[in-house]
Amino acid sequence: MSATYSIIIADDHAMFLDGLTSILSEEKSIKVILTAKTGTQVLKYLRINKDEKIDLVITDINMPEMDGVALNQAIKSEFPQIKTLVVSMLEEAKKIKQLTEANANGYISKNAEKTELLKAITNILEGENYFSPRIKQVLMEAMFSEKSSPEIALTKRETEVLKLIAQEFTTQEIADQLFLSKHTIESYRKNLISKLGVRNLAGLTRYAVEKGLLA
Amino acid sequence: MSATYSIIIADDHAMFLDGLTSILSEEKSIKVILTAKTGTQVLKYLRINKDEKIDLVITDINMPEMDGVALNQAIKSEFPQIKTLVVSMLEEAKKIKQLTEANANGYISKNAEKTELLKAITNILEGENYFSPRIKQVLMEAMFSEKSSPEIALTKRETEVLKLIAQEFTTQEIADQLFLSKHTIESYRKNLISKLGVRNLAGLTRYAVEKGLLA
DNA sequence: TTTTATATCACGGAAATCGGTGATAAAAGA
DNA sequence: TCTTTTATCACCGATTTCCGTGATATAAAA
Repeated sequence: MSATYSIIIADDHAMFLDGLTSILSEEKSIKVILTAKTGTQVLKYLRINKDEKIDLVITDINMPEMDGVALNQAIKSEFPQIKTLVVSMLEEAKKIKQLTEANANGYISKNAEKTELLKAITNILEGENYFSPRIKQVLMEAMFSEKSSPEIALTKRETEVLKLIAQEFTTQEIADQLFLSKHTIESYRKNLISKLGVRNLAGLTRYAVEKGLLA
Repeated sequence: MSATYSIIIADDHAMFLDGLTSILSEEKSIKVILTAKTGTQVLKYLRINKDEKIDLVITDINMPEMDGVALNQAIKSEFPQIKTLVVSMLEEAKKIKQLTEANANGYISKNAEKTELLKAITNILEGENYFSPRIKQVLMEAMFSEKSSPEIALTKRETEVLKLIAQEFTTQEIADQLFLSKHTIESYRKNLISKLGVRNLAGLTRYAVEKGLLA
């Protein structure tokens, strides 16, 4: 790297933010312009300082208000010249896929070493993309196993019923709560079982928990 | 701070480790002696270098091999003069309680600002303990709601059966797998339901998922 | 050693779930 | 407009769960 690059960092964990800033402050060619805890803060800054040349935005995925995926999409549509690097603890195939589709320029894990971080930044600033081997692997696996999980879409009612089922209510109780016939709830239960490819109440409950329907 | 303090940092996320090290390297009075990704590495080092004066161990909770709680217990029993500071993303009351019981000298969140981190370290090195306000609050809440969760202890068999139940196996199938009578499994199922204070299979499954029995 | 906890097995009946196979009306989408 | 999806309701039989009330033997703890 010869020129000086201006970058922005977004992460809702202050200590990580400070740490990352501290690491990058050791690099003479990098100047950290802004650190933010949410995606909206970053966007706000970019919109106000339209004339400032920002080279790279480093962002986490999990953030309040606007997460990393949304931030990426916004940046790429409003400021397509700005590069983005995602640094996250998550290795969920879905998120990674969303980010590649949003044209993020790189993705590394928070498990990555400092050297890999710098390598990723350097590559991206020089115009290449950088996805760590681990992330590439996750993406590959997701591609091949995609057929097995074709994004099951539940209707509002189905979701509502599933939630109650997972909360230990019986069919009759759910019927009473929703002012529906017991038979209707039974139908939903059966549909849910076949739709979600599970065997019984346990499977339904696990699905509900995993999808965060009970939080 | 006047003297120079020697500290060790343990966290399985390399980037956080680097970041923290970088932050602390700015402090002249602090010397980072070792960074490690597991508790066992730290213990190994301490045992080999018994004569070296280590003032503080900063540790995460979630780490492979030996987690922060176990590390704390080990340090406090083998090297009681070494202070410990836990820096974690977790705010689980149970973990925090375990750590206070293990005589950890401080606990702050990874959401904490750099200033709070330094304040915590300073306080601890000067002989005081430091628990962030947020953590204190979580602890308080845990105290008052303690009665509701009096640490249910499951036996090996119960855990085994619960796991299978939550994995959608029927009573008969579990009996076959474990070479037990169907009646035996029914007994376990009933015991589990009353022991865990749930109503049915859904409750059992949720408990299993929340306790991480299925991972 | 006495008590308690654990692991195992048994019966019976009520209640709930599971699986299949329907129907109807309204809403949404093509 | 025609088709598909969604939401609702119904019957039936088999299976499973749920609940109570037991027993026995062994291991652990007091």
